[in-house]
Amino acid sequence: MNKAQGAMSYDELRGAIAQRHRALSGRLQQIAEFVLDHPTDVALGTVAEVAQRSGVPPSAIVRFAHALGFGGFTEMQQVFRSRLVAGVAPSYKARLARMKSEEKSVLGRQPAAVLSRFVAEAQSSLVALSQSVHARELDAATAILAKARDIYLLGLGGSFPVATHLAYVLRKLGRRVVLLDGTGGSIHEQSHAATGEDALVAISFRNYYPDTARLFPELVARGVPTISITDSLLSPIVEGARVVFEIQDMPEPALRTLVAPMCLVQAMAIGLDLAAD
Amino acid sequence: MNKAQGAMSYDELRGAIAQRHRALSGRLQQIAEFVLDHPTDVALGTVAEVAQRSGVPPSAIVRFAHALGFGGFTEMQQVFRSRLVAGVAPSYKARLARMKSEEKSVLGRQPAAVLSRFVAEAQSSLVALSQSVHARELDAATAILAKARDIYLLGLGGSFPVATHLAYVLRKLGRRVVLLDGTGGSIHEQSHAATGEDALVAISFRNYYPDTARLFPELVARGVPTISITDSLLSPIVEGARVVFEIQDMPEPALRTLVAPMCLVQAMAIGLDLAAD
DNA sequence: GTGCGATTAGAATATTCATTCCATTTGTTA
DNA sequence: TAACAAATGGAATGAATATTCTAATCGCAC
Repeated sequence: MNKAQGAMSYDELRGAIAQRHRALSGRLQQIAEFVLDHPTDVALGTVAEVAQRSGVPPSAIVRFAHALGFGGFTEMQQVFRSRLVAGVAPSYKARLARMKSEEKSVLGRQPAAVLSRFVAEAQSSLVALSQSVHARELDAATAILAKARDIYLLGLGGSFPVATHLAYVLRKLGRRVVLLDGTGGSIHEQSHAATGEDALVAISFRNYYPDTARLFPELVARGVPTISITDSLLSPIVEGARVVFEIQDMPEPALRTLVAPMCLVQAMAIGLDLAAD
Repeated sequence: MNKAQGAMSYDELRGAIAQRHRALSGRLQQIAEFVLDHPTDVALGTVAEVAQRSGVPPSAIVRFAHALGFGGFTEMQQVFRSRLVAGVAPSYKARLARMKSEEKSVLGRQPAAVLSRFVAEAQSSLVALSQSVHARELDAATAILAKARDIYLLGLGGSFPVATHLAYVLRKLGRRVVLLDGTGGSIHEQSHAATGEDALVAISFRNYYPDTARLFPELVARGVPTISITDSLLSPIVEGARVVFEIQDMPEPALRTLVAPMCLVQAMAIGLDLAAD
């Protein structure tokens, strides 16, 4: 048995659970994972409720509390409740303090200030995204993808993360995807099999990656229906595209968070899946 | 008796109490004042406790709940508890409610609605990110990266886009980066040269990619200073890490937008660059 | 002051709850 | 394979809880 856990903060409890996790038995590990993921449920629920939601018998919950050094579930629950209580009142205070420290950060150079700057920027880019994308374009895009045999993804350089993410999601949804990444040589060869039966999603922002600009018109000329995600109507992947999503105000390459295009491709993929039923 | 108060928000309840205050009897007015002043006590206490603290008999508390149209104290307490839940996770409740209401409706299946849903979710994940990441962790992370000769990036499966993005930004800033992608065979070989002079950034979310879970402890054991970005303290890349960024409430793999981790790695990279001057 | 309706307090009750206990299963060592 | 220890699930138990009921009290009109 462990030492008594008299008064413990929620964060301390989290640490203690994480530390002992591997030493716990199977059932108890399962409970540990649940309570870390659903602290609110533990704070407000009864033993029976927590047990049901985590898929274990009630007695296991009590044993878990014992294993952590508590006298019982009720005692452990107090710690989870303290988190809720702390969340209401001092949040204002904490938020204000955080704001102040950020303002004071002389140059805005401290990592924390940098983060909040990117968060703020990402927020506004999301707002811009939802305003600039219209239902008609999304419908057209999902229609193209729905008819495609294979979906080719072209996004190199700074856009590569967006392409890989779209590839991942589409594959999870059971679509056939060819990610043009140039591994092992030419992306020309990777895209050689693309036809009008397939579809292409091209993603490119300034400065437009040369290979993208070169390959895109080839595929378009071969009759592959194309969806483009870019930051300007003058970009090299606009001409010939069936659908163009223009995401404006993309910061310079090293500073862009890719938040907006990530969201957009996600919505395209899920929208495609939901519409397919 | 008053009309039934089915589902009521805390603010609505406050308004209702204030409005009826003068129409209530003496004892009930006393209780009304107490509950408005001590909503947390009502949310977490028992009837007996609330009764004692407000200086009335328990039955009066129940009568008060009845007078407000609730079936009993327990029912009224739910409203006070909702306030606590809302306080700790500002957007969580709204997100769930929204998801549920939209999921069934025909509108929710249209691509445009899907997009706005993801945008909303991304927004809330950004708020959660800026609240959960502390300056101390960011400082420690940038310090590790600043001292590193080579920076190794480990992020496979669904986390791969995050790793590629971080690789891109760091390289733009002139850092030496090794992206462990397993191309052409074993990632073991790719990471073979890593030593204590280098650094590792590991990114992994549920379900944790097996190769990540396997490689991570090896690198840690070899003394490579490590920064982990994950969604639970129980994830396989937590133990042994110098710095852990925990990003909570990550949706299931196919639905996550990766917005929060993308922002975080961006801030790490830029913060590193600014601090290096 | 008297009578009547509304209000109240406290005891009684029925329910819900956390906890404990034990038989069974699971995993391990010999 | 056998024997043992650890862990587990579910029923039993006793405590705690919300609610109801009833007798007493209060406020008020007459």
